[in-house]
Amino acid sequence: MKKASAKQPRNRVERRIDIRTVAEAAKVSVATVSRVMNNVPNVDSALSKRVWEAISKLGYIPNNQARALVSGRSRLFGVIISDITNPFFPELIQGFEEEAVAAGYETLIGSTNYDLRRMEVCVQRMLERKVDGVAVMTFGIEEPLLERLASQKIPMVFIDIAPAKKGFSAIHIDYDNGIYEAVQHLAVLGHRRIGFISGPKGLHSALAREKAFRSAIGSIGLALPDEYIHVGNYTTEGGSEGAERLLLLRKPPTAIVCSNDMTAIGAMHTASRLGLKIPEEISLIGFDDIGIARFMLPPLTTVRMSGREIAISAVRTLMASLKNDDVEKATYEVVKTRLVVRQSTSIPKGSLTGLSRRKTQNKNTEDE
Amino acid sequence: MKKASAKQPRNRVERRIDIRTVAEAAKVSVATVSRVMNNVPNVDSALSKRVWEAISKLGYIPNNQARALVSGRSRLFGVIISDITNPFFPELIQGFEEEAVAAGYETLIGSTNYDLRRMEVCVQRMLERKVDGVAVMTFGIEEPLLERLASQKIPMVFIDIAPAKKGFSAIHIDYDNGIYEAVQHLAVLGHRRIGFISGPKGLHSALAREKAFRSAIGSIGLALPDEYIHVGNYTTEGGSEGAERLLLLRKPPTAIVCSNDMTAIGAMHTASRLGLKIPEEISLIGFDDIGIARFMLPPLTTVRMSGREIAISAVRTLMASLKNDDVEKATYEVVKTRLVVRQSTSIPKGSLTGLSRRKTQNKNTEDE
DNA sequence: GTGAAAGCGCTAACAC
DNA sequence: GTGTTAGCGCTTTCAC
Repeated sequence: MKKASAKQPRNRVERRIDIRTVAEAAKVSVATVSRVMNNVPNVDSALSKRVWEAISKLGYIPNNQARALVSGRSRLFGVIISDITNPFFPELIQGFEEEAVAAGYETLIGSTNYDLRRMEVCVQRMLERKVDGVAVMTFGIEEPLLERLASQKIPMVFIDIAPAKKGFSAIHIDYDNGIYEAVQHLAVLGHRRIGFISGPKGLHSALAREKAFRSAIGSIGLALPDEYIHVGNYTTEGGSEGAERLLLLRKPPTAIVCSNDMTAIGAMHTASRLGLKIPEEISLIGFDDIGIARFMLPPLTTVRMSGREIAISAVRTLMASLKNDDVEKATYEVVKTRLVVRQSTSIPKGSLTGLSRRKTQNKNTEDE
Repeated sequence: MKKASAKQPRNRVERRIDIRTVAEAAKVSVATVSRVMNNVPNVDSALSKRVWEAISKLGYIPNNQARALVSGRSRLFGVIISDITNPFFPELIQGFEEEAVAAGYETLIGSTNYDLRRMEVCVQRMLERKVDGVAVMTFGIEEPLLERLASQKIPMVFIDIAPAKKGFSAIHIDYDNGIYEAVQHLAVLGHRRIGFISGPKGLHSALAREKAFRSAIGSIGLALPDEYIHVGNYTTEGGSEGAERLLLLRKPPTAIVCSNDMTAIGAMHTASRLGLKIPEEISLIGFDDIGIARFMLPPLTTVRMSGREIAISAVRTLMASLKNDDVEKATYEVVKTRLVVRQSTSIPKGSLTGLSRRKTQNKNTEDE
C-alpha cells in the first residue's frame, strides 16, 4: 500500500538536508552537487555558484560515512601511541593532527599503555573504521600482529621497527648520536660512574636506547657494572624507583642517563628527596626534550628527539603511499637526536662529597 | 557492456570479504550474520556458532562506515579540548577514551589551541563525521556557535557554560572551594600579599577562577592591588612572564596563585631564575594537579580538579542523553576542587621562624 | 558539461 | 527463527 512512487520527493515539512535537498534548491542534479563539493573540474561556474549558495543557505553538512562508503576512502588516519599521559606523545599527536588536517584527514587515536597486547584492539578498531593509513608510534610491535597487518593492504608507518619488512614504511630514530653525545658530555665533565634507567623490557626503543648507551660507554672506555643499569618503564614512577636503587648503591653513580624525560623527572624527584643536590651531587640526563624539560628546576639536560618531526614525517609517508600505486614501495626516514645541555648536569662533586645521610661515606670517587 | 547480472555473485578469485562472503561461508543469510554480530537475541546457537567461525576464519572486519550509514549511529564521540600540550587534557582524554571504549564508542579529538574561532572548524569536522555526541571541554565557547550547535540535534556536554541553556548538559566546576582553600592556606601561613596569574582573557574558566580568587581574597580580608593580577594564558610561557612581572614589582607578592599548573611551572622557573628560593622566598600554588605536579622541585602545592572525573562524567552524560528520548532533558553535574598541599608553599620570608636553608616544613604535606 | 542510475556494505522491516 | 529486500547518502560510470 505504497502511497507515492519512490521517485517522487516526499513532501514532509521537516526533512534531513541531504545532497538531494541541495540539488533541488540549486536546481541541479545530485551529481552536480557532488562534483561541486569535490572540486571536480569542468563544472559550469554559474551552477557551481548556485550550488554553493544552496549549501550555505541550507547549512548542509555532507555525510562522511556515506562518502567513505562509496569512495572507499575514509579520510581518516589512525595513530597508535603508547601513553597519552607522557607529554612526548601529545606533542607528537599535535604535529600529526595539524599535518593530517592540512591534508584533509582526520585523526583517530589509540593508546596502548605500553601494553603490546592492547595494540591488537587498537588496530582492530582502526581497521573497522576503515582508516586510510595507520602510524604505529609505539616504538615497538609484536611480530604476529605485524603479519596480520601486512594482510590488510593499508599504508602503515612504524617507528623503530626492523626495516626490510615487506612494504612497510619506517621511521628510524638515530639514537646513537644523541646518546653518545650525552655520555660524552658527562665523561668530559669528569663523570666515570654513569648509571642508566631503561625503558620497559621488550620494547624496541628501550632496547635500542640501552644499546646506544652501552656502546657509548664502551667506546669512551668507561666501566659499566650491571648494577648501574636499572630497568624502568618510561614513567615518573619508574624513574623515581630506578634512581632510588641506583643512588643507594654502595658506590652510586655520579650521573644517570634516563631513557626518557618522564623517567628523568622521576629521578630528579627522588634524588632531591634523598637530599642530593642536582647537578652538584648527581647529574641527570633525560631523553625526548618534552616541553616542560626546560622548565624543570634545574632545567633538564636531555637528548632531543622531536615528536613533531616524527609526526610530520609519518603523515607525509602515509600520504605518499596513498598516492603511490606500488604497494611494496616503502620509504625509510631517519630522525636524528642530539644533546641539549641545560642545567641538570655538571662536574661531579669531588671526594669532599657527603651524602646528607650516612648512606655512602665511602665515596672516594675519582678516576680509578 | 555488462558481463554478469548484478544479482549473480561475481566469481573473482580475490574478493573483499564482506558480510555476504561470511554469509555464504556460514551458509546463512546476511541478515543472520548481521544479527549474530549485533548480538540480537533469538538466533539459533548452531547458526551463531557457524557464523562466528566463518568470521574468524575469513578474518572478516565489518565496515563501520556502512553500519553507521544505515543505522544512523556512528558510535563516535567527539571531544574538543583547548590544548593537547597541556597535560591536563591528555589526562582528561585518557579518561574519556577509556570510558567511551568501554561503552563501545570511539573518540575523535579536536584541539582549539585556546582559540575559540578554531572551535568552529572542530565542530564542523565532528558534525561531518556524524558523531553521536560531543563533549566541549574547552572551558568556554562563543554564543553564536552555541546557537548553531543547538540546531544540530545531537547530545552535547559542556564544561563551564552558563547553565539554563536549552537542553545542553553541563558539567559545572566548583572553583570556589579549592581556590578558597588555596588562599586561606596562604593566609594562614602568614601571607598578606598574594598575586594571581590568570588564564587567557575571555575564557570562561579564566574568569571564573579569577573571580573565585578575588572573592576569596575579599572574604579573608586581604588587599588586592590591581598590579597583583596578571593576565596569563595557561601556558608555561605565560606563567614565566607573569611571574617576572609580579616579582619585579616594587612591593612584590610573597605568594602567587596560578590559574593552572602549567602557569605555576613557568612561574617556578622564573622565580628560580630571578634567584628566589621556592617556597622560602616565594610561595606558589597551581591549579589542576596534573601528574607531574608532585614531581616538581619542590613538589607543587595545587588545587586539584580531576580531569578523569570530568571525562567520565562527560561520557556518562552523553550516553544518558543518547538513551533519553527527551532531547530537552539536560543534566547538570558538579565537579569539586580541593587544595593539595605540597612543598611550594611555606611561611613567607620575614616571618620570624628562621628557616635558613631549604627545609621541609611538612605539616599536612602529602609526601610519601 | 550535466543528469540518471547503479551500487558501496550494512541494518531493519517485513515476509515466511 | 531465518531469509529477502529496500534503502542509508553519497560518488561515479555512463549516456546524452
